[in-house]
Amino acid sequence: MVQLHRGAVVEAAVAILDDYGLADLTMRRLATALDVAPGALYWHFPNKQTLLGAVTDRILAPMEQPAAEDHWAERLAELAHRLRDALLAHRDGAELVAASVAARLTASPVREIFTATAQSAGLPAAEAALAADTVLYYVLGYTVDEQSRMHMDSAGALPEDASPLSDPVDASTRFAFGLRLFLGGITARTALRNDP
Amino acid sequence: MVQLHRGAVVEAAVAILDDYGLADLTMRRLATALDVAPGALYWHFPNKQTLLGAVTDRILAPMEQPAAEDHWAERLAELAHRLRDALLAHRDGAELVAASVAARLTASPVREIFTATAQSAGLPAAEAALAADTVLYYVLGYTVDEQSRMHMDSAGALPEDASPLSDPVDASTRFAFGLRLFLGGITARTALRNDP
DNA sequence: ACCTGAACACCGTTCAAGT
DNA sequence: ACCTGAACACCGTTCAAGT
Repeated sequence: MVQLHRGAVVEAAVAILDDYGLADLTMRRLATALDVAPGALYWHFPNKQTLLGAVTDRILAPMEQPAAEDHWAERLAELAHRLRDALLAHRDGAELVAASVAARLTASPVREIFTATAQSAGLPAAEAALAADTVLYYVLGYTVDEQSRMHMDSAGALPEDASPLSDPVDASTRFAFGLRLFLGGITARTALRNDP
Repeated sequence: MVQLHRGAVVEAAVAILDDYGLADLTMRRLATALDVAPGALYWHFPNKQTLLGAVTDRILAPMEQPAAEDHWAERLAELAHRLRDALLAHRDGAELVAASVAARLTASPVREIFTATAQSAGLPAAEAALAADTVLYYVLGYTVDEQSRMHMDSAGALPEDASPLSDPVDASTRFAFGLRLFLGGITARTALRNDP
C-alpha cells in the first residue's frame, strides 16, 4: 500500500463520481475505495467540502487552456461551451461545481478568465466582472438543469413530453440561444457606451 | 394534540429553515418540532425531497400576484426582483428553491409566469420559454451566490475584500446590472425580428 | 386513517493510540 | 508524518403494530 497523496484521493473521488454519482461520493466510500480508514482522509483534507472543492478544480482544469477565437463574443461563447462540456463530462459535474463555486471552495480561475474576456469586449473592469458572473450563473444554472433532466430521464421519472429525446430543440441549441441573449446584451451596452 | 396537516408540516419546516437553516431542516428535527415520531411525516409526504418541494411552493407564493408594470421589460424586471426578494426572505431560500426547481419538485408556476411575460415582449412561444429559463437561471444563480456570501460573511469566513460591506457596488445594483444585460439581449433580438 | 416504536443501513467528524 | 480503531452524534426511510 502506497501512501495517500492528495492527487490520488481526488482521482479516486472523480472515479466514484463518474461511476455512482454525487450522492454516493461519501467519505466512507472514498476511504474504502482507497483501502484506508475514513479518518485517514482528514489528515489530507480538513473536511468533505474542501475535498469536493479539489474535485471541482480537477473538473475545471480544461478551462485554463487559452481560447482560440479572435473576437470577444466568440471567445466568450467558446469559453461558455467549454465550461458546459467540462461539467457534462462527469456525472453530476454541474451540481458539484455549482455548489463549490457558490461556497467559494474552488481555486480555479474560471471567474477571472470570463472577466478578462468581458473586459476585452470594451467593458470597464467592474462591469466586466459583473457580466462574467452573469454568464457564469447562466452556464451553471443551465447545465445543472440539463444534467438533472438527463438523470431523471434515464431513471424514467419524467413525464413523456419533458424528455430530451422528444424535445424539438436540443440542449446545445437551447444553450446557445440563452448565451446569445447575453452577448447581445453586452454588445448593446458597449454600443451605447461608444456611441451615446 | 391536533392532527397533522400538510400545511402545518410545511409551516413548521419554514420556521426551522428561517431559524436554523437548510442543513438543520431534517425530518427528525421537523418531527420533534411537531411533537411527532419521524415516521409520521411519511404518511403525509413520500420523502424529504417532496416535502422540500412543498416548502418551495410556499416560498414562491408571492410570485402569483400579477405584475403591476405595463411594458414587458419592466414587468420582467419586476418579476425578477420579486423572485429575488422571495428567496432572500428565508434563510437559505435561494439554495432550497434552486434545488427544488432543478429537481422539478415544485408546483409553482414561476416558469410559466416568466414565459408569458417574455412572450408579451414579442418572442415566439418557443423562444419565450428559453428566454424565461435563462432569466430564471440568472436570478437563481445570482441569489444563491448572494445569500451564501451573506452567510459566510456573518460567519466571518470570507476574506475582507469579498465582504458585501466593503463591496463598492451593492447586491441590488449588481443584480439589476445582470438583469439589464438580458433585457438588452431580448430587445436586440425582437428588434432584429421586426426590422430585418 | 393516522401514528408510534423500533429498527436498518447508513452518514461526517474526532481523536487517542499506534507505527 | 501518517494512519487505525473506535467511538460520537447524527441522518432518511421502512414497517409491523397499535389506536
